[in-house]
Amino acid sequence: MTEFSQLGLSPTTLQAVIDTGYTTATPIQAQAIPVALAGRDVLGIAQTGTGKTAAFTLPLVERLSKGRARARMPRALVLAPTRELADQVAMSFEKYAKGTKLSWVLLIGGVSMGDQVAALNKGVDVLIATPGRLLDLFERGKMLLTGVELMVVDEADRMLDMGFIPDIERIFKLTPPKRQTLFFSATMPPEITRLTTQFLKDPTRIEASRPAMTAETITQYLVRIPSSDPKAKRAALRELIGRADVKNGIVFCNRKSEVDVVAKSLKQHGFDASPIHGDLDQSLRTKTLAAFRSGELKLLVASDVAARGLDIPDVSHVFNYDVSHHADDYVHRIGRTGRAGKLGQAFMIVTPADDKSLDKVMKLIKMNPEELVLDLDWSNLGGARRARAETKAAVVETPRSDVAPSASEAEPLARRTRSRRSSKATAPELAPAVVMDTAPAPAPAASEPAATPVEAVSAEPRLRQADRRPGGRTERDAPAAREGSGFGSDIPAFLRRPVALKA
DNA sequence: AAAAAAT
Repeated sequence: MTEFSQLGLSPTTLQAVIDTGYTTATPIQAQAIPVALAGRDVLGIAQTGTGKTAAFTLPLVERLSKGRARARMPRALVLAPTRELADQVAMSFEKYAKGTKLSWVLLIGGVSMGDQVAALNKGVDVLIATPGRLLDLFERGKMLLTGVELMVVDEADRMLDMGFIPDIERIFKLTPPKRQTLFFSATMPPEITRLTTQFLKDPTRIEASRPAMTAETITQYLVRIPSSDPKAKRAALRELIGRADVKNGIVFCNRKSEVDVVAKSLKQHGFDASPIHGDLDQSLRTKTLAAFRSGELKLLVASDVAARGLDIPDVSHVFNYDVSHHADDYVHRIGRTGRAGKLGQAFMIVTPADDKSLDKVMKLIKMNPEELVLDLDWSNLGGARRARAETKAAVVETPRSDVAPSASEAEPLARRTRSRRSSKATAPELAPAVVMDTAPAPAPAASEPAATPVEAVSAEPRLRQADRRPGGRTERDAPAAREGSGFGSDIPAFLRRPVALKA
């Protein structure tokens, strides 16, 4: 355990840290801060949730606190892949630089340039930017980057995904070679390695253990539904939200259009939900995220713009309305919950069309999430598609005499679906299954069919490979969490009565 | 199959 007081920070900076309530540094902070303070380059292999932002913000504040900004000659530059992440860095800066005279400006697209230009003209120490707006302003001659002493690249691998590498390369070349560089990436694909060998000088490589990937703090559930019809998916989603004790949650969709539709539908059904994605006006994005952060908004319906990096300390649930096409996105999505030592639950709605994506996710997380089966009446939820799904289900199905002895073609699909086992389960036998309470969900005013009892089929939860998370544990992380079934003290109410099932 | 980011 390293205390912040041991890291060589000045009293002013240390006080700012103490004021935020932190005393113990995370591993990446403990390792990176002294190196960065010594003026050396840092190559940090770390994901969000490791305390990465403070790991570069604190040395930045410290190293810049002596000296002053000149007009259009910023002294430091922080690059982030999305506007929201840049804003998050700015918030961190606001906290840690408050005892100093340092100034900073957020340079992101989607907002007017006026204030940004005014700040640059006046002279600002730190630019916190997304690459597009930074280069735009640069090309307009609004600043020079020759005075940059320190440059931070955050979430480099995501920048790669987004096609930003040429921009980053260009920005590197606009800054003086003698600058200090703090470079962070969750993974090190070849392109990123190339960039670091080209632009970092003898960097100290620091690897933070992966944060809660499929961690002990996140309980994952999988919900198979027989239809890919959006109506069925939305009904399933409402059912889940209604039954889980959601304090606040993020619903992830794969498409922006789907985000809009789902958010609208949830609202119509009386849920407190708002959409966020890249096609929405930036002021709305900012407002929505702020409302979610403050607890004012309960459900954030999001595209993958919110999948990575967003640090909202207390998200109780993540719902994957769609299975991510890229498995690592799934990991990032569920990583929005179970943060800061809290427990979280992640649900994934899986339709027959999602087999391939699900495969990839399961391979990556190396575990089988608990499988829940919603006993909704699918007959009104999918029309023609339902017929197809039913045929398919009938083929895959393994009848189980102990549960559904009379399973037959004549029975409603929902009933037979119960006996389906997790197709990817490598578990030789299924652990005791769990049947949900028969109490119906608090049904919001809805036109779509009311819920019928819900049942869960549970595969042995295998969470032991989970990495340990840094940081303390709090309320939601009850010690009882990993006893018995592996659920926390917050076992979903619908997951209680155990019933033995055989594979 | 998509999303993100400059306009």
